[in-house]
Amino acid sequence: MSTSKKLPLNSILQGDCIELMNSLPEKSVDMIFADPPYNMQLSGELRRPDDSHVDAVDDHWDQFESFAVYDAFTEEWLAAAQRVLKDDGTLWVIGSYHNIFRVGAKLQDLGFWILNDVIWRKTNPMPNFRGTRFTNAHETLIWCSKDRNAKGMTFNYDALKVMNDDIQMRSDWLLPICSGGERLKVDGEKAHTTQKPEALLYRILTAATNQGDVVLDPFFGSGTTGAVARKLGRNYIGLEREEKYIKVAKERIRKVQPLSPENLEVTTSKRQEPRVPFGSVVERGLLSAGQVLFDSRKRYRARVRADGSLVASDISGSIHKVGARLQGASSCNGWTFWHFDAEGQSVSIDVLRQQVRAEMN
Amino acid sequence: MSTSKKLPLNSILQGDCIELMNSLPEKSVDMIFADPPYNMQLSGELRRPDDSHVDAVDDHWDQFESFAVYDAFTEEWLAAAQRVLKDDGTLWVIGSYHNIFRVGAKLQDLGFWILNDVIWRKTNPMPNFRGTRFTNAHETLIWCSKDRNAKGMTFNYDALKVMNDDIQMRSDWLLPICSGGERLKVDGEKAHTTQKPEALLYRILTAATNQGDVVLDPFFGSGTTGAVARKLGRNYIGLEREEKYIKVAKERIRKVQPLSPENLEVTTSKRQEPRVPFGSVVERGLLSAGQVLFDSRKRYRARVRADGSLVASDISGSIHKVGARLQGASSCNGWTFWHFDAEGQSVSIDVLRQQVRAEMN
DNA sequence: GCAGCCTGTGAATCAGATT
DNA sequence: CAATCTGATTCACAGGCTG
Repeated sequence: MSTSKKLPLNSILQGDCIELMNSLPEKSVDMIFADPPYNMQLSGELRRPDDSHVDAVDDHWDQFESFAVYDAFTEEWLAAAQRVLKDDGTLWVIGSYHNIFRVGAKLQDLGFWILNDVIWRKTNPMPNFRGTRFTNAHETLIWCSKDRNAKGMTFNYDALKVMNDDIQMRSDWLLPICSGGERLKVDGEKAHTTQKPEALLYRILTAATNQGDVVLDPFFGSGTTGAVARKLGRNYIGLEREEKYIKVAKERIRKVQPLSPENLEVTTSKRQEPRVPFGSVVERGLLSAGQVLFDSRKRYRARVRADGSLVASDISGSIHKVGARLQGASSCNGWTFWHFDAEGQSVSIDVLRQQVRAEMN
Repeated sequence: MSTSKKLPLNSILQGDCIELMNSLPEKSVDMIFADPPYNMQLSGELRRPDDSHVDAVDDHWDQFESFAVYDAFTEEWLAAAQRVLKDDGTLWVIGSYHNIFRVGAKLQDLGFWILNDVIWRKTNPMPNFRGTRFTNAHETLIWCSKDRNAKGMTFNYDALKVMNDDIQMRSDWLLPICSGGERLKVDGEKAHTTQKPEALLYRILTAATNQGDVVLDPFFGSGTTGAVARKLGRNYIGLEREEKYIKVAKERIRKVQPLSPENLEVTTSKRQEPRVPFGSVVERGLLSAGQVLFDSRKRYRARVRADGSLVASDISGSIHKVGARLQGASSCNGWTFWHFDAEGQSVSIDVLRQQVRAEMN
């Protein structure tokens, strides 16, 4: 092994990531963040209800002939990543259901040892326009060590805990997608179809690296990993095939102002009061389908159905909608409007919401 | 194929789930919920799929072999599940990072088509005591159809939207783990180590099945699937190897009070309402040939012809086609687009459709 | 200046029946 | 079986414009 070879710190190498990784000295990087192509298999075009066109990810780099071809590619880059990783280093991979199961299985096969899977919950995902699925509101990250017996991996437990208002950081992270001013544009068009938000990399690098560590990103794209690494005082190595992305990334990273070491303290995340849908009150059995609700003056009555909708004569819908329709109002807060009978007492359904909220904390 | 064979509805069959599934008629169940074992690598020790312990000294049973055996087991039960599933049926599988990537890859290999992956976020997960990882606060579900070209799968989109206060249901679900009174005990000890909460199955069955559907659970355990199926008016078939779990499950399900059919009615989609051709509106004299229609902002006009087609300058065709062509849109819902004049009021032609539908009942 | 309205958009495996 | 036709369908933000 030639660890004497100098690492190309804080630069972007152009070319095939597998060849490039194999040209780097083995056991030389502290962490790898990889955002490989997802191999989405889209068929037709998709339009929003207003007939506008959805700009899908149809880049040539996301096209693979078959699962077999994708798997072979995955195995190659993972093996190269394993070689270049220090024994106490870790690998992060992000993906969606299109590819993440294949990537996860393959990295287990190669001997990587999964430490956590982490869910990035998007605050503002693209909705499902045709009403045929659940909103695809998350992506999955896998965090793993080089092998089962690896020791000494960096995990800044306390920094993460502080970041999370002194509560142990969970495996589900709520973060917005990359939009607004952060989204890089070239001639008014997005510079990269799948630019990741800096907040995501901020949390990953804070959790799993230390100042001065070397972070390798084999699918560098628009350079989010490099930008955040520079900001946080980590060294990056970016690998990228496409000239146009490298150009964008270089300019982007150049503009980043590194934080001074004493300012590398973390910002606290805002915690939002969780919204409680009425359906979850029914789902959890706090009220059951068939039960009758009424308003405080008992002028209106409605029956609860299994899906959390209410029925009153020929009207059905959510607690809010039915409350509004019965009163002839344009809106209604169903939580305070509706009551149920508890041993002869009329009780607002809002107490059930508080009960659910209590369970959520 | 012997579809004449009677299904053992609402019962638990004891034995190996693969053999039992293969003994059932093919294409006979509407939905499968599977919570397969993932006991092979917990706490760092290796276990076979039958839960027997591997002594690392005499058994040259390495990690690779462990995965290979688990994969073979996974492939077998998934293939059996695919056979017994109706063409428009769906499969749900739940797992953690220990097994879900292997299961997901294998089901893709078998041709299942993923519709969503869904994250069960736990309100009250077990904290990570050693502080070396993120709190493992979620499990992953995969929802898939039998193959890529499957059609007609049940998804009660509107019911789930109501359940979620009129906002489309997302792929991340926040639900408590099974505890308290719901947790089954035998002699003061947990009856089953991985008993799933009823709220989870409630949401799954509400989303992906209809009343009277047949739900198969090949890893029945303490019978959560059966209990919720009975409550929601679905038929269940449970497969389970262990006598002790069957006993617990039977007693549990016996106590469940099924909801009455009227409370099980759920918010339905407009797509399920009978189709009314525009021609029949004209035919019945609700509109007459020669009448003029216009859009809500009165930018476009068209004339009704005797056959129910519209004419606008040089364009003619259905209400949808003419609406689309006039706007330069790729499609248009003519029912909501066009209006007619009723005593000075602009009225949507959709009210005429509703009138026809009412007459049809 | 500000509140309110309108427009644009994001890693998407996004229909089903009839001819 | 393929092409055609009917007609159902969106949430959270950011940014710009209007009154």
